[in-house]
Amino acid sequence: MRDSSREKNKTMPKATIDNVAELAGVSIKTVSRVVNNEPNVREATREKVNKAISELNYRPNQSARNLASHRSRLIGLVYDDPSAYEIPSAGYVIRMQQGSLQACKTANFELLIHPCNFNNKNVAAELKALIEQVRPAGIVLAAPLSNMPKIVRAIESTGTPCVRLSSGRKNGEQYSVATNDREVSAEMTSYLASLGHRRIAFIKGNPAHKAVQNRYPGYLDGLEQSGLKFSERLVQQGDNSIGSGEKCALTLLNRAKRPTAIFAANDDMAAGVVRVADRLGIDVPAELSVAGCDDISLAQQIYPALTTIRQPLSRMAEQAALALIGGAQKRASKGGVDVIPGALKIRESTGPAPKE
Amino acid sequence: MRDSSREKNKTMPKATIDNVAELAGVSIKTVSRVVNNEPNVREATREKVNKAISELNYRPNQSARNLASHRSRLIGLVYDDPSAYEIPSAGYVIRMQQGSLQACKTANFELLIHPCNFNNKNVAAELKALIEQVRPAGIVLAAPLSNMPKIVRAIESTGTPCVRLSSGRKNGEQYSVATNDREVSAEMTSYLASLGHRRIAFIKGNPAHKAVQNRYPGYLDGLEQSGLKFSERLVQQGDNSIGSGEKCALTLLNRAKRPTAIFAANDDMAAGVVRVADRLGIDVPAELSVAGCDDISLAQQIYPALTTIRQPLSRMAEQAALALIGGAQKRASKGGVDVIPGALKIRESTGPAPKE
DNA sequence: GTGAAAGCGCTAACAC
DNA sequence: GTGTTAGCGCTTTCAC
Repeated sequence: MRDSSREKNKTMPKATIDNVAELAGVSIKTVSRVVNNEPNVREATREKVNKAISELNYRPNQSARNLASHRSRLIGLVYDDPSAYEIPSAGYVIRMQQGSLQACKTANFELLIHPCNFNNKNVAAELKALIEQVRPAGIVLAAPLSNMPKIVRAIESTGTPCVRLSSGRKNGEQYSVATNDREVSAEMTSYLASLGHRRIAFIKGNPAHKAVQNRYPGYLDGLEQSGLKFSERLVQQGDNSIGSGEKCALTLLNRAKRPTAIFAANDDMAAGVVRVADRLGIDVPAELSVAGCDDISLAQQIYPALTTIRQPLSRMAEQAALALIGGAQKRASKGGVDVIPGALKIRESTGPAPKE
Repeated sequence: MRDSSREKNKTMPKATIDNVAELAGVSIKTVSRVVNNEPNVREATREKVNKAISELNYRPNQSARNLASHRSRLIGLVYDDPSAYEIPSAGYVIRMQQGSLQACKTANFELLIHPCNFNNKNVAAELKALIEQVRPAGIVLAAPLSNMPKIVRAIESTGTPCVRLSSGRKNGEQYSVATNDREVSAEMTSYLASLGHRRIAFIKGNPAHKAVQNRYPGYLDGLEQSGLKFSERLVQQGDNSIGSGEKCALTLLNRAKRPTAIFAANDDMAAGVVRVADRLGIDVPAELSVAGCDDISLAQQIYPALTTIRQPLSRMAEQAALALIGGAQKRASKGGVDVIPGALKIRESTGPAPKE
């Protein structure tokens, strides 16, 4: 037992606020003020306290803070469980996590992840239980859960702030973060038109997925903006799968007057289009331009690399978490939608329209 | 103000243990016993309490429990931050998360994710801070962090249980979960030999990545088990990147007596090999068999789909989290290594050796 | 089997 | 600016 034992912070019993107060010669309330960056502390006092804090290697006990303040430094990221279906959505999930983590990092919050199956009858109850037990400072709620009123209401009923990630707009009363899916889909369509394409086909996504819903109207907007006229024969209904993309492409490409560009509501279907074109001996992009949506990792991996629309998922999640953290600290923030624009990723699968 | 207000649990103030005790006509200690599944409660009492609990929709406040018991129902998953490099490791991370989540789910624990950059000087301090603030029940520590003594010691010093995910064995004193990388690499080599291959080349991975370290010895084991003799000319040093795989493949395949099979220490390098073979007009698998390691998503997406070794990452993480949860509940568990075997994934990139 | 009392380490409300 | 006094909602210890 050496008595410089304080230097060895190995097994030193954790310091409490009382120890710090004692060592600094102030009350615990003052220590609390310093730790929480509250005003009304003389600079000299603040320094004394800080010195004691670092000397004792003091770290506030979160559980105690939570209990006393009814708040925590935890953000919950709640999303639909992709593993229930397939792995490809990994990129999706990871990007949301990255954004949320980024926000947490700078604010010294931690991130809890809670995937859940949106088909499950008990999700609402499950989420309520999660919230009431963990009492996170806020919930970042991803699509499609963010579009389910029952879920949103369940979370609201706990009083825990919740920011929804949603691709549409007008999402109820609370603050939410969205992207401009429709506008950017129009932009993609106009881009294809600007390459000289006149017959631009569209493959619609699974109608059950709201995220995909705004892309078709965007396509229509784009046609209009480019002075192109709409033709029903250029629109096919897919279901978001590669297979459905193939099927639609087959229909579209076997016609006498086939489209010179195909814009699919997601990357998987676009990949299906590329695959069929390859099989049919139609060169992409020389004879056919193909564009997708989402910028999943597959988009870069296939040949030719897919022109697509990058969802700013990471930035959306970051924005959402930041709002929660800010709100948790300022106890404010309400209503409105922040729109974070998506971006066209022009790659190899699109090019000038072929000469007739 | 209706007085059946209890049924509407909408904005009902959260019930506390006192409310439950009162309604059940017992002391809070008894409620606590029931909630924690402790013995020494008469069945009738237990039922009374449970009835009160569900009637009041009572949920124990985790913060209060944590504070009083110095334990939490949170597991921390700590891994190297892939976003610092590139996205492909998404599959890796997701699988670890899935395993950990699986374990948490059944035990009603929640998962905290904390990626951190292992190059960062302050990781150790960062993790200590995380632990001391959040006080998770345990930490699942992924490679390569799990192989860094400094990190492991930092976590240990907090007294928080930690299970390491590691591809090697003999990993210090504490309990850890590993896979049989070496054995299964030998198995892959033997499998190639069983297809009639005599010149089986190996591309070594980045020596800095311990996870990849055991594969070369495994290759050697496999050669020996198959009665094949080792040749230095069949071994190349890569660095885990696709590019390095291409470079090594070029060297290997431009020789007069080229190998009929190439086994790469990871999938990216194997993908590089496939790419070069394609460029050189060498048919895979008719003229050249290619095998990788890890079963990243790319492995299934390239053509031909890659034969590889699937790391049981998800099951490893699940096992680790389960051990932590069990330990947290029984306050025990120490030492040893659990080995969860990897599995050969035979796909299209390997086939019978060509006739000479 | 059950209960009473004493904290866990902090923040909140208010006094000084 | 700073300190005092009460809790937050539970678990623990120990008495019964």
